Amino acid sequence: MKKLSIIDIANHLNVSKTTISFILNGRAEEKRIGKELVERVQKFVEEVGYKPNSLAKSLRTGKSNIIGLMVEDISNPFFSAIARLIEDRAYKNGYKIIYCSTDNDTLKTRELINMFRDRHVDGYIIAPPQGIEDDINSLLKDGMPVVLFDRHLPNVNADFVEIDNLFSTYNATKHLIQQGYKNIAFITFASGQTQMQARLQGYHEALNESGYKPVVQEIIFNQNEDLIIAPITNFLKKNKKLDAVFFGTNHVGTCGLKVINGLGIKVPSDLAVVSFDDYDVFKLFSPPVTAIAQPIEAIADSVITVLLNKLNTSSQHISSQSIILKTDFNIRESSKTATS
Amino acid sequence: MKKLSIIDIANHLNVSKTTISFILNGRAEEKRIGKELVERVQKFVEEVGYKPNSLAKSLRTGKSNIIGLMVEDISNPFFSAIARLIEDRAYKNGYKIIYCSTDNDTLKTRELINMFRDRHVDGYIIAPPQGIEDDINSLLKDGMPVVLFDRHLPNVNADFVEIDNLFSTYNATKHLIQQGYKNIAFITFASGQTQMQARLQGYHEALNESGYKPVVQEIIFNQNEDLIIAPITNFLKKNKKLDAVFFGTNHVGTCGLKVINGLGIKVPSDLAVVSFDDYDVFKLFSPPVTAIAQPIEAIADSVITVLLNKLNTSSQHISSQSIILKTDFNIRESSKTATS
DNA sequence: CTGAAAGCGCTAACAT
DNA sequence: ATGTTAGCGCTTTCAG
Repeated sequence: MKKLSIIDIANHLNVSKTTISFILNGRAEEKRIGKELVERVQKFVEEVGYKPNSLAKSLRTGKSNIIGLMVEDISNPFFSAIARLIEDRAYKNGYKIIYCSTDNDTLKTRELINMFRDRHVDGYIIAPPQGIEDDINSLLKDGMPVVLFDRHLPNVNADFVEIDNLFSTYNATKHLIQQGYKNIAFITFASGQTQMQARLQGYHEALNESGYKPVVQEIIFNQNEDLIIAPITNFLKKNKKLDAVFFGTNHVGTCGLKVINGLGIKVPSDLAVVSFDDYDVFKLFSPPVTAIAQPIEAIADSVITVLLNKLNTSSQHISSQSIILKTDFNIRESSKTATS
Repeated sequence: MKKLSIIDIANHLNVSKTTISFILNGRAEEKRIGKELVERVQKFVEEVGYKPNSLAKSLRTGKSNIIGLMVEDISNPFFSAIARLIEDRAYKNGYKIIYCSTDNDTLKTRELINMFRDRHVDGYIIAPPQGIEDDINSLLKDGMPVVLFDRHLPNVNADFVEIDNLFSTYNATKHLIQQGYKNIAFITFASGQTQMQARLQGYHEALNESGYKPVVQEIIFNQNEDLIIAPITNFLKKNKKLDAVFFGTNHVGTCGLKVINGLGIKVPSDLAVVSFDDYDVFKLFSPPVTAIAQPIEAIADSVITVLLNKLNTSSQHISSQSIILKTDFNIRESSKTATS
């Protein structure tokens, strides 16, 4: 049973392949093709399980029905959860997903974008690393639908969906202050990305209002967890007068908890804890960790809606939209008042 | 700057496109094409950034350089971790990954396989649901490279890589028994998949040896966590005389811990805990949870190695290989002796 | 209403 | 050593 092509079925039915093509693409009415012929063709196609070769179709039409998804790291629960939701929606709309992890590496990302481009993906969903501005702009210039998420690029006029990072950390820091904590550290990955900068700024603003001194520890990102745990350990050992710590991402937060356990620090009596992102680890830690929960579903939904929208309307609306979503602040035991 | 094709560059250089094609595909030597010409072409190609249209190439050659990856759920840390590692290796070898989550849904998986097939993926990596045997066999019959992982299909003669599930649970159950626990429950997803059956069997065998009575609770899988938590809660409430519980997967384990926290059960004094899979949640729980760690890297490595091997050698070795990997058993506080 | 034919960009026999 | 040419399977003018 070799794969049969449109011409095989055309021959079988003594019709031209053009007609078959029209029928299969739902243009029978438009082309005024006889009802009975249409039915006969559809029945036969069904019967032999003929599927058009999508490669040939793509080559001809220039459309691939593939969406390129570039996340920072698919094994990070934030990104894998989003990927999952995007995947569902995309498949439901007839799109497949090709994905890759950028590791926030500009060169790698550039190569990957070229690969995607080469593969004629119809649209791009990207959590962009810095330095990739020109490549994105070039995509945009060529009319490719692009949606950025989790962060944006200051000099790129692409649609993006983000959360309100600044307010989220501002608010959470305020909470710590209200609980009576005065020496609040912020531990995060060293990054100039918009979302990380905004988080840092929210922390600073809240502290400024109260006149407390900020203590920031930036960690160099590394796949190897030991290289994240080590600097956090050093930091906590050296700053004994801290009474609270704010972790800037789920990854830092998880590593931070390991350090806290390793050092035998009591939470919240020795040290209060708050973390960005909210996953099982934080909920199940003892005591449960106060965390900022990103609205995963809403993010994924917005991203795919915006993209599908651009995909379906070839309208070249110059205006680009940015969607900013709210987070939930889940207060738990780890940040209970210091003075009780 | 419109995309230029091989013919554009052929014209520009006053050479035939065949020659260009040969040069670009590294067959210059073989075809005895002049060194200087080769260099001239390469320089020009580099200069204008020409990239062959891989769609056309695929249509012509029948190869897409895409690997289809089907996991159960990309947002499950086990699968996302594996996906990440496979992705890296694949990209390094010039392959891209198209992925999807099957949800263990046979119909969905069937559609997905057809999609992949339609897209002419070069190879398949699949964590197969039950009922998909015929589809896989059909793939195999058509000479498609297929590697199964995490589980296998009894009536399918495909390569697969798995872990030693039976021994892993046998061993862990033995450990509980040695620690003095006598009423050990096994909570797992209801599933006839080979890996789940093997895990269950390992548990039973260990119990049999000691003459203890097995208590098994099977949960219907559901994306909605509440529907997993509820039956576990009921089960634990109704079986007060249990002194240990064994969770059959990371997902069940995580939900189980939530139940344990919710019910205020003390671990291990009220109830000892062991779980399959080993992630941060288990390490950071108080007390840390004894867990069976799957060798993620080794699994991913084996899978991709086997697949790349099949991809590169068109040899139709009938013999299929099955790789069984060992797990690590990480004993922690949650299963400390009952009689101390 | 239907069919012939021209490509989409590339590869690889088959000339030359 | 290099060029000619025939497709891969499909869509889509343009003629009947």
